[in-house]
Amino acid sequence: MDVAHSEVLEVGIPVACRSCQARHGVVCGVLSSGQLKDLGRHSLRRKVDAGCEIIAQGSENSFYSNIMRGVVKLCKMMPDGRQQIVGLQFAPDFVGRPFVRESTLSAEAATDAEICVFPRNLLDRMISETPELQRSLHDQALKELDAAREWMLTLGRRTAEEKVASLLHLIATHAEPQTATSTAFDLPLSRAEIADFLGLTIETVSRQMTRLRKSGVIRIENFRHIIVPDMDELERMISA
Amino acid sequence: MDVAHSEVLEVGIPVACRSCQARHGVVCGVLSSGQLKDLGRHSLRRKVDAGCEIIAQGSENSFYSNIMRGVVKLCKMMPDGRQQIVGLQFAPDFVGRPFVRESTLSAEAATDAEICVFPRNLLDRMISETPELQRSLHDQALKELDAAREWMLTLGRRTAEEKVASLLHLIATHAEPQTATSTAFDLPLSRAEIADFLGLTIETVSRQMTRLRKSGVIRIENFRHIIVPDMDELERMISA
DNA sequence: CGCAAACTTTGATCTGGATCAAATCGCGAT
DNA sequence: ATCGCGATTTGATCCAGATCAAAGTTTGCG
Repeated sequence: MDVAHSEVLEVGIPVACRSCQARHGVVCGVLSSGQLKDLGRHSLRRKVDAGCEIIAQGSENSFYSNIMRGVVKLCKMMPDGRQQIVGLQFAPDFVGRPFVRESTLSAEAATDAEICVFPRNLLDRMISETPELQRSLHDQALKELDAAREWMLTLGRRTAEEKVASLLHLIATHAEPQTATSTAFDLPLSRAEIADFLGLTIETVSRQMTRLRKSGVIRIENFRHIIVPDMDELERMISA
Repeated sequence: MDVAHSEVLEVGIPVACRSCQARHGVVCGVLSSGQLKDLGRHSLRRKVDAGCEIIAQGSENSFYSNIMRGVVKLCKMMPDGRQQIVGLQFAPDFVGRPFVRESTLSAEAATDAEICVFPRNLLDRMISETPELQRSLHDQALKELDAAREWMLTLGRRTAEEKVASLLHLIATHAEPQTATSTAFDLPLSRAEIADFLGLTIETVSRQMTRLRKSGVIRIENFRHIIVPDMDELERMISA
């Protein structure tokens, strides 16, 4: 667990990286073993509790992270306190905004999480030296852009019920344990956070959840645990 | 106007490119003169009328374009006809989705426009050969991502009046003719399109526009022409 | 010129989701 | 156990924005 001094194995991969969730992710998956060693030497694993802020909106962007475990939410806050979640990131996503000094959003652990933090300067240098890395990050940015635009459709044009169904579908799609026809997962978000993601209030979220439960589309255990007996049924509710 | 055969000038720049709006844009601004010549040889200027579809949602992504003049809207459509505009692009932006075969959105000229179309294969090859181009497109993607997330906040958390003010601010910010304290511009969008961008109905858009007019924040001439006497006033309405 | 079609505004009414207000649940601390 | 507190659900009411309906306004065309 405590592998601060990174030792080089036969293949030249730091031990801390060997079993890492993000080892084959957007960043580390395309680095040479030398670069990985270099990055490993300057990076720090960190456990963060749910609710812990990783990047503050308006702060200087001085480091980046990889998510090794858990879910991170990206939030935008208005001066009067209104809040909107603008993205969710799952292991092994990369978190950070290259090429810009100040962050326009905050990143906060939605669940207990583990992240691997490394200095901005180092990665920026590697990006400029490694076309593969540039390409990989470009690719993630485009995927996030697609996701953001998909969510714009949800925010602008779907009803409350469709919004909640869309969120459940998003989570189900990005959480792991799945069987052929039935899916179960733990919600990484509280009702308040779901509301902030969907542009609704907690009460409306709660009502729509019980509506979906009563109509048999989902089962709910202990508030956070969701079972989707028939995924197609859930998809039909989204009508897209 | 008709420069199909691209001749090489002393500096090696195709004549068609010399006075092009997009000459120093995201793509062409970072190409070598040899590459520019190559791209010029395989590209085609095209005039498109307002309303003309440039890319169809679900179609294969077989070419890209640069916007030389005019405004292009990016739309998402649901099977039942509900529609959401998920982005506006202005000259000299690049239009297209690298690295993916099928388009998840449609691109349509919002105003009469001129675009420069070139084959996907050629640019994809140049991207892989030219780190500067990769970087430039990565940068545009990240800017679009920031814009999309900003708009998510608008869609999810702002009131109808704030939404309309946000749109006017966005247009004012991206249209050119400005003086120090007063700004005037033509709306590139109809009321129906504004509604599809803001997740509202035409009637609500119209009412909020007259509200802003009556409160003196804007003046409206001929439906499309907007004058903002005091930009700070408009910004205050957005409360961000 | 005059008329049709498309776009925009304005008015009247309705409703989905917000707001206000209690219960109820689950869980950690005493 | 049971107390207390935050999270969630449920209920009653309200209201911003949708929907339904009608008038303008502009533009192009015979």
